[in-house]
Amino acid sequence: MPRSSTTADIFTAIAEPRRRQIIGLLQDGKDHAVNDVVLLLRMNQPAVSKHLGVLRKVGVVTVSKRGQLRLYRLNAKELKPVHDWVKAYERFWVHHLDSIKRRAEQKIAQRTAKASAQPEALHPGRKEKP
Amino acid sequence: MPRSSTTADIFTAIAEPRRRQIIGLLQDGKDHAVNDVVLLLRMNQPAVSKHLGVLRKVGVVTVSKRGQLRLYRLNAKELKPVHDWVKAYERFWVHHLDSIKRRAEQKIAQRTAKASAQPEALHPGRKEKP
DNA sequence: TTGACGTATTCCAAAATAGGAATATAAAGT
DNA sequence: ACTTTATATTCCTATTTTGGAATACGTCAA
Repeated sequence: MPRSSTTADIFTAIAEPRRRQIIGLLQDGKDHAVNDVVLLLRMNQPAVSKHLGVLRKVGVVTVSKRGQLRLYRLNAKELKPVHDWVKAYERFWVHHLDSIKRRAEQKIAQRTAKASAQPEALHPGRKEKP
Repeated sequence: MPRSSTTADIFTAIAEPRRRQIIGLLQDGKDHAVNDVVLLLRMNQPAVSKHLGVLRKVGVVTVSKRGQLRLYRLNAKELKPVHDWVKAYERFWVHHLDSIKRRAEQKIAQRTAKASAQPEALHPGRKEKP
């Protein structure tokens, strides 16, 4: 089998760098005609139309007609599944400053309070089932 | 041309549902032998090896050898670019309660202050070169 | 050594992609 | 009616992708 039908999935839709570029262009939340994208991203028009078609199919952009123009607008909430998915891994690189600060303050407080007490938080062993 | 060489890009790597499944399996941060994945996800072994190969190429998993086993471990910080990218759109669905309340209060304040201002945002015409 | 086990790789086929060029559609201007 | 402008679609092709089957590789155990 080939790659699972990509046009129906937001993850595959944003896998294309140029589509991410287009999405980035629509960040302002305003309407943009196809030609705006063509000029700003220096892509040729059919390519832009096709990419916008993919983005429209997955719902991450919407279209409205004004005369001969097709005005595309970002529907960013369709990106939420991606955000939700990747958020589950945030903890692997985000070191919560609060916690660090809190622990630092704790240490300082301990040190100043009884300036000779044994530091009991210096062996950060895994406290699995305490 | 087909999709630009995908195997070198984290966005394309996670475009595959099964690869996201595998990543999800490695969320615990522990080592997992290939066969673990095979059994837990009910995929056949070559498929798992291939997907793990892709994930390894983009660096989102690392391998270590123990005997005949290949132990794979998540290297989640490689997902940070995805998080950073999609985070820019968070504001479209996260309604910070503070801000909403603040703006609502502002509006109410304005309305009560001069209760007859004309709404100037109701004709969203293209303001090209105003 | 032989065999069992765990994993990677190769070969194949089916499906899908993105780009380019050309063309079609459609609305607006003259 | 004709032309220009804006956009979508079609046709074509090179390339990629995934799954499946078979096979190769590497390691451990008799």
